[in-house]
Amino acid sequence: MIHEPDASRPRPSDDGAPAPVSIAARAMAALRPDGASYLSGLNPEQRRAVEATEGPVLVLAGAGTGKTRVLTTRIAHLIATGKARPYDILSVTFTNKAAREMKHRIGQLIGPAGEGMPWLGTFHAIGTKILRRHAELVGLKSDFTILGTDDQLRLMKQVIADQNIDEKRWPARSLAHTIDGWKNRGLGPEQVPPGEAQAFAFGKGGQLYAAYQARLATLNAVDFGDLLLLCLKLWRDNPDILANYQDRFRYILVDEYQDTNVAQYLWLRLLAQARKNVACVGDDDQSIYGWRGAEVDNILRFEHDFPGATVVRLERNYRSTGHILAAASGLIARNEGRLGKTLRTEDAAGEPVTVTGAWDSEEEARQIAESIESLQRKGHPLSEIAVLVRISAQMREIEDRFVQVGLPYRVIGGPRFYERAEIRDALAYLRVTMNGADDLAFERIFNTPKRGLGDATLQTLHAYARADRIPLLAAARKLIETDELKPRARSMLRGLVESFSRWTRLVEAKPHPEVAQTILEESGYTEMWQKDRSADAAGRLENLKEFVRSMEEFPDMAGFLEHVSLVMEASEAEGADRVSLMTLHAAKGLEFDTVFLPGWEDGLFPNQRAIDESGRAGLEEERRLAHVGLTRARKRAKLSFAVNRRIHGLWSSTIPSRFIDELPPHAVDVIEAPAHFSAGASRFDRNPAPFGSSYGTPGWQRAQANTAGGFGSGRGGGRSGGPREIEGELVAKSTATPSAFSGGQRVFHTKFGPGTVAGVDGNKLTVDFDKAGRKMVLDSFLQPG
DNA sequence: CTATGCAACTTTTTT
DNA sequence: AGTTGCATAG
Repeated sequence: MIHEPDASRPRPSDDGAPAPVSIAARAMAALRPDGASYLSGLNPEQRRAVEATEGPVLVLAGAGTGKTRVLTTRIAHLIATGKARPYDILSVTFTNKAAREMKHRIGQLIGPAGEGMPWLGTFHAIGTKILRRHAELVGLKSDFTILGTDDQLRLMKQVIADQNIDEKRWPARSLAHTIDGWKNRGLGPEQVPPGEAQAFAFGKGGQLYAAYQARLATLNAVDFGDLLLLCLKLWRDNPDILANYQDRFRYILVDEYQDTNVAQYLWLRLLAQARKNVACVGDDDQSIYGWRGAEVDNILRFEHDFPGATVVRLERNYRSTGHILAAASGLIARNEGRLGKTLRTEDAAGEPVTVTGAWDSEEEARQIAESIESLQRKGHPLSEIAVLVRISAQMREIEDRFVQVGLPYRVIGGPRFYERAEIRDALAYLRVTMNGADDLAFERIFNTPKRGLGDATLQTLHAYARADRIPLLAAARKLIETDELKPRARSMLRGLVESFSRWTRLVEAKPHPEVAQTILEESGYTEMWQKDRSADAAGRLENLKEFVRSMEEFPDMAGFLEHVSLVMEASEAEGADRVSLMTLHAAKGLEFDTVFLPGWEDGLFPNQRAIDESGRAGLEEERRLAHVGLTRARKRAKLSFAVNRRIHGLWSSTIPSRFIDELPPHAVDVIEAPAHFSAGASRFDRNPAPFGSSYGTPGWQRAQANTAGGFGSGRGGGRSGGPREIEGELVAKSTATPSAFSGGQRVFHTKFGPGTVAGVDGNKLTVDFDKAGRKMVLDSFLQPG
């Protein structure tokens, strides 16, 4: 989990450049600054980006143009030429994964010399490091705790309750969001514009923010946002310290610059101000995190902020075929407000991007599964196939289908390991053991597993703690000596308090994984899950095992806890050949031979909510998301849409995504799936407007001309012979056999329920459903009712 | 204090 | 639809 990414995982390799040379050659290169071999594999633009070491540099690196390679080579170059030693370079990324990948690749380039780069890491990891050194100056102790989202929320609830605000009208979640927003913009409680501070609960927003920060300080804790915000405060209040860091970081490199928020931007600008040796690498066309505070403006404004900046465009793509690139470029060209890049490749055009329609999302899932099986039969490894969805809700149906036909798959993303309840609980036990003053952790496991301690006991505890200004655990210790509690609660609480004392002593005596194991067993926590009959209990126990095992990689318990909140990740089963299933957001930075992109329907993708909330900016971000999706594919990109989809449990008709119409026709093949809406009366005839524009595209006309195509519906891939036969059979069936139903007849549809047949056209019926309204359905989905 | 049932809520996700 | 949080009854 905390070690290297496993080899089976799709490699986030961002470049298609030549393979690394031998170790010896690399070592030699590190010794010879001139004509260094690490430079020889670069194309001219890449080389320019690497060699422009002095002054501000902006590298606009399109998808698949060797972004990471430029970054790592640049670091190697700085070190090899003697311009900087590893610890002179500040190199920031957004994710731990990216940081790890960079470390790994620098190691490959220059050997162990690069391994000791102390200032390579995420914004938050580096922020933490800096804050621990100067904690007192921002009102903390250097062993401050970093709160995760759920602790943050619990604290927020307390703050809201303290102010006598109805938490139902003003949910903690929403306050957390508001405060996060301020922090993302680099605003401390005093800096929030007065107008905005009125935002929450009758103008109490600013007040609540201040109260929340005060609570954090009392707990000697920070949240993620503080890791950056407090650095800013530190530097602003202590110019000498800022000057020290400005001097220390001779060269600054930033990955994924398009994802920086205002706080990160200010953070960087403060550091870069003196030397101005700052190189930012990013792609405005891949900015997809605007909704969580990322400012595309940061990248668009770079030349303005750093006058005289060198701008290098990397446009030579080493990943995708011509057609895929053409589709992606054509699409993204519709966006305004971009710096403008045109990806090009020297590779062949390859297969056109395909667009397939399906009757409903279930059929879409079936088509994808069949298509994958067909690729599999041709020897295509499953690990090189990905299905990228817009929202995670789309995954369920696809998973269902995969399970049915026995396609091995894995979901990437989802709840992070350290966010899982059982891990948070286990961590809470350890936190209290190590630090009896960690009230949030104590409160979390106070009655987990159930030990008959409820709200009443907790309130009494809180009262005690507040009166004496002591932590909850200490308050509990006093409380059990009084007779304020009922005997039952008192003895349970005594048991818990004594356990913690025992466990704390154990830490000195035994290796930390063993201590953790003991705590989980003696507390009854393991037992709680063993008794649990629910489906995921086994998985949770498994996670707990993994949790204990992972501790071995740290020198001691304290070291483990220190890093865990920032760095912990889910462990993946290794080695297996599986299809990857994930959201488009999770796919950034990955690449696959074949990429399926289902759900290209207006409302879903582009997502209606994104448009409602952010208007044209929202639409453009959706378009960038589409661009990211397409550019994940090396050889094949397969788009699809469904004409009917269940949204929030209700079936609704959908229309193909406007993005489909925006694709350049010459790069796209439209594959008309089964005969549902190809011939005769279809719902499009009655309602042609939404889809109308597509009729004009050559691809669509081609599709109409040959009702041929892809992947039949029906069978779970049992039939051999490939798509064509299945499809032929289907077409024959659908045109030849007259329908067994007639007008007025009562029927039952598996999805729409009971209804009355209103019209018949071959095997296609118009049915007035009792609940779902008038729909056009295939008779094969109907039973006489 | 716990178990049960009902209501509300559903974009995307890192640290 | 499906979960998840909350209120009520036990």
